[in-house]
Amino acid sequence: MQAPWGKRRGLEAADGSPREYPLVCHLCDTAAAALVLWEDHTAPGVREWVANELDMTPHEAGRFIAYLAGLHDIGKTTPGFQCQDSTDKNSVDTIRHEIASYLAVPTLIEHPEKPASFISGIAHRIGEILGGHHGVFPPVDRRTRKPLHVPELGGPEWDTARRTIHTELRAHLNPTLPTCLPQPVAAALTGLVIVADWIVSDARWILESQWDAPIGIAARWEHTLNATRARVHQLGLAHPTPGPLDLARILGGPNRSPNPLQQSIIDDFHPTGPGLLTIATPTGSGKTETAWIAAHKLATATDRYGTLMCLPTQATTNSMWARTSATVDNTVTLAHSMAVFHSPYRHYSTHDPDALRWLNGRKRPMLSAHAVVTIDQLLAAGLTAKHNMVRQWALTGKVVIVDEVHACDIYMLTVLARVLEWLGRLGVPVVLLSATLPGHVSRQLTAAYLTGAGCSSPNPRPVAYPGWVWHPITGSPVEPRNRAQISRAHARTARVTVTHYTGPVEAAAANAIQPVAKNGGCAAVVCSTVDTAQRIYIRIRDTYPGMCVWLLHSRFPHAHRAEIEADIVSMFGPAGDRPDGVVVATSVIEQSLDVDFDVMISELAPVALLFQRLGRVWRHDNPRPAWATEPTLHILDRDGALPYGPAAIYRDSLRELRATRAALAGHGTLIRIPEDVSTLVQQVHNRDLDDLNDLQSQRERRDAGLANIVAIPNPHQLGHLETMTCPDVDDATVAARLGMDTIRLIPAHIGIDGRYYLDPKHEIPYPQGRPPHRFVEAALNASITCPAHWVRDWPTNPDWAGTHLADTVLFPNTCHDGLRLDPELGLVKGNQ
DNA sequence: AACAAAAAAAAA
Ligand SMILES: [Fe+3]
Ligand SMILES: [Fe+3]
Repeated sequence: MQAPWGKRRGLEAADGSPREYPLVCHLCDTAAAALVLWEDHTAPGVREWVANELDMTPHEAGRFIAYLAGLHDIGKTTPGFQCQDSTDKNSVDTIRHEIASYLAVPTLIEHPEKPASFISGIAHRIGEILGGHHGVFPPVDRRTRKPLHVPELGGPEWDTARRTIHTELRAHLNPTLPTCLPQPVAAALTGLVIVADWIVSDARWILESQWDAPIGIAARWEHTLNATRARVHQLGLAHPTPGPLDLARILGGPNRSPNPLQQSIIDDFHPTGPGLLTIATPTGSGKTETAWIAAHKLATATDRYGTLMCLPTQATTNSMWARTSATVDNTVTLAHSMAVFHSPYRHYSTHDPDALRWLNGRKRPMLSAHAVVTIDQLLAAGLTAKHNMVRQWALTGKVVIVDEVHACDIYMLTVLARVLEWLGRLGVPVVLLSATLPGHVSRQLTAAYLTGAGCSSPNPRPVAYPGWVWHPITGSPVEPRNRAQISRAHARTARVTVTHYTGPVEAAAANAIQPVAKNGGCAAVVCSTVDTAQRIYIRIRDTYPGMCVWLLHSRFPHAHRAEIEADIVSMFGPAGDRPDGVVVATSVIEQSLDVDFDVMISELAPVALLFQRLGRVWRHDNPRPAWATEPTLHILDRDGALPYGPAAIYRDSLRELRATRAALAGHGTLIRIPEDVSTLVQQVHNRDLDDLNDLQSQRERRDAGLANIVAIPNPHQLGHLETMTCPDVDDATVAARLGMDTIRLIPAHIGIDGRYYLDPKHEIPYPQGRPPHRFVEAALNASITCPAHWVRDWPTNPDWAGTHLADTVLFPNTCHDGLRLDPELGLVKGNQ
């Protein structure tokens, strides 16, 4: 039989005629790449951890992993694959080649263990790893006959051909087969094999580096090892070498001294291995720097020197990326769906184009030792989505930092808890950052990590606010000795009052900002719904004609919203000129804007959110108008039934909404920060999920249940690897977040020539065919996001499939079907 | 009187 071929795509000769790259060459390349990844990409702590799990030395483990990778495409040695374009195509049975690898390998490798059946034992698990090399684990083959007799694998001559390759590989690598191979380790190693395969499947690299190398494994090994090592380093995949903690750089200057929180991490936090550190602190307390200091200690303690920073929004992720890349010498990737449109990152990517072009590919950014990502990227590792094992592998060599944990809803928390179980199991240290965290959430996440790490009866200690708690995987929790000092650093008092209004909320809001209208100063009015914000804005604008009023919500064109936010920060941010006026906004205001108002008016909301908002009152050290004697938040509420807007928005948290009312009434208007914040948040939000059976609890259990359906199994309850990935479910249905779907509207102004234009002046025409990057960027900047069910059956542009404009709809003349884009109000529904 | 904000769905 002729030597089987392995690759053809992209390898055609200059005249276009097909050329074949021998299978044994591709397998040798992959084996070498895996060995290089093991040596240079894998964190030393991970090498040791894997070796322990496999009960081998790290050196043996590396050989074994190279051997695994060297077998991944052995299933291409089948009649169906090798003869796929011959004339008698229909006479041979075909089978996907990764399935063929899964079926053939367990027998091929001659593992000394004698399992009861094909599907039990280490050999089968090794088969599953190889069968999973396209990102989905193979369905377990429960047929009773011997796999050797599966007709798709071909007759004895095919078996011989596979044995020939296997013998050559084994003779060269001389691998030791493991006697234990736990499922979570197998899943992570599958990720490593996949990355090796990706690296050596680049057609240009094959042609430039490998095409003329000798065919035999032994003969080409040295060359290939050197070539793949160069490639791994070129792609930015080398693991960083540890360095000393550069405190001055982290704190932003040699003269900066750490604050009490940071000092307590320096003094009292001494990890000796993996564990979970939970830090609960107000924003603006230097928690990022605190996390970096802690991460450095954790990296040293676990010999894993990568970092992964996860945040809830693209905007905060972008700014965290800027800070991180300025603080870290190594490459830092940015990962979210719109990262390619973040121009500082595009520019940064041109500094090291070889590495970043590769790392910025789909599912790859987290493979960089340092990455800043939306939390969705992390959660995707815990969903039964294709290639989740690549993400799991990417997590192993890092300290994982999750910021703003308090922003997660029940669904996300459930997935996060599952990811934490896995991180515990994989020995990955984790830092959670949060504002006040309800006790039951803190306990749930800690218990998840500890049980994942193998603690049978964890006794988690909830984090005190402000402060931190460290749960090592063995031993008892550790807290800072100087918590009083940390607390004192944030001490202040504030006033939270409740105004009961009758009649329209616009009137109540207009009334509440009277001092600003009369005597100057600045106020923010935070509304529950966009519609309310628009109405209140109009009312205030018309009631006080001389006063400045700004409107901010999420239903402006993307670039317009960015402009408004920039304006507001330039006025009320750290170095703002603080003009007199009122900002009317929705909850966008509490997202990431570092702004400071003299007073704030807010519709009713759960108390944790109210405190987020209160954080924007008297935030910086600014002069105040005479009428503003203390930081104050006025809450607008009705007597009796909950007001319409808040009841609609927080319909799944009505219990917290009512509890907030009661708690504020019981507490009185004086708030001592931080202790009252902690007390009230716990009073309103802390509970156990199962102790009630009202509608809200049922919904919460439903959401948690939905999360458990799309999440991967608990690492300790994992049977066959097939349950890790759902072959029939596409990535869109396995989502990291639940909730109303949103959609982007792209302005489509119709010109006299009948063509579409992005802008009302008809200067930017829609391009023919596939849109260039510049147009896509302009269209996204002009796009307006709204609930998807508002625009059922709106026109779409088929030319945009496969670009970032896929799944958008056209907004004819920005006035269509009851929706209208108002230059002042943003997207308006109905006839306002 | 029908609803904030937030993210995301292509590899060898
Ligand atoms: Fe393959
Ligand atoms: Fe391959």
